[in-house]
Amino acid sequence: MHIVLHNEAPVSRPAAVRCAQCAFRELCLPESLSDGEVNRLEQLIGRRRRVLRDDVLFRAGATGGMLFAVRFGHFKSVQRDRRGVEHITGFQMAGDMLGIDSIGTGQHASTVIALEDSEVCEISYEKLQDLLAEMPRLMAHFHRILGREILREQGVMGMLGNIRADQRLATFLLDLGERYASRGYSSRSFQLRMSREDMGAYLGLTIECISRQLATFRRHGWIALDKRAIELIRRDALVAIAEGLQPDQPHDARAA
Amino acid sequence: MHIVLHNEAPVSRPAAVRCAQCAFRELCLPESLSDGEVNRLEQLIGRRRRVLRDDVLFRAGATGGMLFAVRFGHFKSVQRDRRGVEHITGFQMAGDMLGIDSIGTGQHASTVIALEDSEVCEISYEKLQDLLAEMPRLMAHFHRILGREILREQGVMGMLGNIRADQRLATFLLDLGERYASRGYSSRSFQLRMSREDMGAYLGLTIECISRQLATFRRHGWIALDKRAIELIRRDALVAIAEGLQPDQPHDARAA
DNA sequence: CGGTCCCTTGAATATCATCAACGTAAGTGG
DNA sequence: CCACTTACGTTGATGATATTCAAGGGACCG
Repeated sequence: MHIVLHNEAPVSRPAAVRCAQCAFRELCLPESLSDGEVNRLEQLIGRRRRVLRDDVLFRAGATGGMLFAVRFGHFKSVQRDRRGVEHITGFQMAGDMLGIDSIGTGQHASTVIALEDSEVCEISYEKLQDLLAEMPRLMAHFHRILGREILREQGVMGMLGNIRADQRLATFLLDLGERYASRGYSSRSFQLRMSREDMGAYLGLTIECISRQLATFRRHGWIALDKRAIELIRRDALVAIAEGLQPDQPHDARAA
Repeated sequence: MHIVLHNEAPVSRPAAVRCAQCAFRELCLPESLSDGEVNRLEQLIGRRRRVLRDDVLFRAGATGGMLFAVRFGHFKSVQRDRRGVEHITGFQMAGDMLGIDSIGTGQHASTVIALEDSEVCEISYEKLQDLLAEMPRLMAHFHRILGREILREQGVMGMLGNIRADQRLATFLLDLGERYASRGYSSRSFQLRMSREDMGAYLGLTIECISRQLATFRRHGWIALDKRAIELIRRDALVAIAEGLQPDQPHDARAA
């Protein structure tokens, strides 16, 4: 029962494929829905939407009400503070949900931009509500999605709170790996879909700092890096760094 | 229609008072519920629960499933990372909801501790679900609460991301003031219910840094401070600091 | 009175941001 | 194919900023 997927951008699937056959079904649908229930949900799902690299899926301040499930590709969610500095609140990949930040206010709080050519399913929150009322398991699942998002953000808050640049970066890389693993990709070797600048805007660091930390990781042999292709060679070391167990130098840096 | 409340800990209200008369109704209930609907919700609400200062309302890892609405008092939500460092994910006051971080997993993600003698209403998420399915407006309201929490955490992430200690602290103080204002208290003058250490654990700063920044704010006359009583004297200056418009010295610090 | 908790302040250090220069790869147009 | 440009990334030098370590003050309590 292993999902076999390629790490490269999947080829476009025929439009006739629907939720029941979708490779990401377990990510965006509750496992416990009957076929009939899945059918009803499918009728709510609007068109697929292709989003090209650097295109905006929706913009902060725009009227919300639409939810999106990522079918393939990668996105970043960007918020701009008062003085124009951009912060990235998250990176989304296949199976992740977009647009839930508009539920409270009816307006999107962040601008979502595709990091590569991508595709999403579109669903109206208003119509979804009716279905949630009829299908308790779907409602519970929807709440789990919202709860997961709250937990994810709490984790990011903890990461940004206190720790050094190397810890943030190690945490970020390990987290990315785990997310790929849960989608059937390799957790050890993958492409960084975002620029160094994006990583910095997410981790609260400058681009130079990101670059230096990556260089340090590579110098120690924790990772291999070629442009945006990364391999986590020594996960144990990254975990140790992430936990702050080591200042920076494990054995050679000062002795050299 | 102004809510008049004291900034000191309110006296205990008789147990017979229910949601319909609750001073915080508009915070925890949708405005649009009929009396009958409010009645049905009230029947779900379990006992009130008093929580004394420093007592634990619930602990990270404990089985979730219970939601809490703060009636009066203040709480902090604490998460402990791998190496034992505590991060505070939020401070909750009257009308705020606690326990929603257990919705996704069934387990609480944070430990919630009372900062002073407090009281909460208790409601079972499982029972609430049944009602949500029957009452669309209640469901929409519940989603708004979850959405607000997501937005709040995004704001904190932005704050922790990039900015200097003085900006974080100014943002924090202004936010506290706004929250009191929305509850009918003064936004200008209030008690800090948490220790300097707690503020640091929330803002990602050390206790010494908090102390120094507060001293700087006071030296410049932005705030008045006596132990935990604070007055925001020059809100405009704090806003400017929060937005990063000034490095630190407005007119006198270097000239002196 | 002695002790604890919370807070403040000072001095030294570590860490990250900033400024600046340079490198590399991809694309454009001749 | 070769300048030229642009976007992205790397590296070094310097300085700002927060942490760490250390000491002490003040309130509260037994």
